[in-house]
Amino acid sequence: MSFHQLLIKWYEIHKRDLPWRATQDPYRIWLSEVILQQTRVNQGLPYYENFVNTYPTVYQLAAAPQENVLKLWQGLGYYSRARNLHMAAQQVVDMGGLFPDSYKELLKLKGVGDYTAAAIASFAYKEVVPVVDGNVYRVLSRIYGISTPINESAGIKEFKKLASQLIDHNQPDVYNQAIMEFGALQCLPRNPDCATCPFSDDCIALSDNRIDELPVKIKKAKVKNLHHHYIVLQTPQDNTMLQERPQSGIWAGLFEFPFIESDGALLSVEFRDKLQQQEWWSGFRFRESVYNQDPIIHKLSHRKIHAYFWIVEIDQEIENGITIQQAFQKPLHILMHRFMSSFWNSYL
DNA sequence: AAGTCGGGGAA
DNA sequence: TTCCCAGACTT
Repeated sequence: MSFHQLLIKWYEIHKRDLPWRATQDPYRIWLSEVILQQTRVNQGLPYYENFVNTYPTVYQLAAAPQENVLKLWQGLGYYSRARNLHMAAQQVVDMGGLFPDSYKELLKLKGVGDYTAAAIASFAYKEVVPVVDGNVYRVLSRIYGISTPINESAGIKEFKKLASQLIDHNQPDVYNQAIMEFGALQCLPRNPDCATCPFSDDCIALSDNRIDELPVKIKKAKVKNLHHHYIVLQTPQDNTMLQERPQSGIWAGLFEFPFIESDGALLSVEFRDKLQQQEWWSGFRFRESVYNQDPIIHKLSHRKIHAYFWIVEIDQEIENGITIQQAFQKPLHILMHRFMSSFWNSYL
């Protein structure tokens, strides 16, 4: 049997019942693919349901305020995906609401790169174009014993070429689903189930005992330490203050308390001094107390954030104050959401 | 070609 | 702890 025949045979037996596999609607397929970028199926599933229910068509998504879209995306990470999703919806509406129907045209949508364009083109239109995601790199590198690094241009080209040779021209959609499902369920990153694998007779990594070495990935990222001293403002009427993060960079467009950045922990006197230097600070009388003496560590791919929350009580109301209930309505990153939940659930 | 962008699950 | 997930964008 050929590669794709073995693969699809395995798939028909083991495939999961996933909602985006039950539709041909390019809008829903696109939604699922963007949500699933760098995200596990189980984590993305509830978000997919929420988006489909809240925005059944691309028109409703396009018309929504960005803040609402970010709120729905809250907790999923990589928030530029949400903002690009929103922009792409508006692109589609500008094109008359008709989804691009080819790999080449799909690539023009914001947030749609090589993988996602191939996925939509094959799933919705049966275009013969292979998906190459993390699963595909792993499966092919092992079965074919390829040790070219998958995160350098040479490797990306090599795997894409191989994938385009292996794809089933009669059912590219099923083939693409199958190879990813195979990577997700059988050919796992660690402890793959080689004993029951249909490719165990052909797999070069298995015969060479190199399962644990493939695929090869060059690691580069260095983690940078940041120290955030969040200012939890409290007015006499229990209002507080949030600010929106810039539209680029980490947590773009999300809301959080204003904060002071430093090189490490701060003494109260140092915090008070820096607080009064904030441009928005207008000579309030206040008293402060640090909520957590030891920093709360929040780790991201390239950042390690040491967070301190300082409760700052002032004796007057502020112009841009919001209630605690309103604060919870804003799109928040997980660090904020966790603090607010624990702090205000015990405080209220 | 390298850096940036989250959060969670699994071992 | 470490790795990696249905990657894309910016510089």
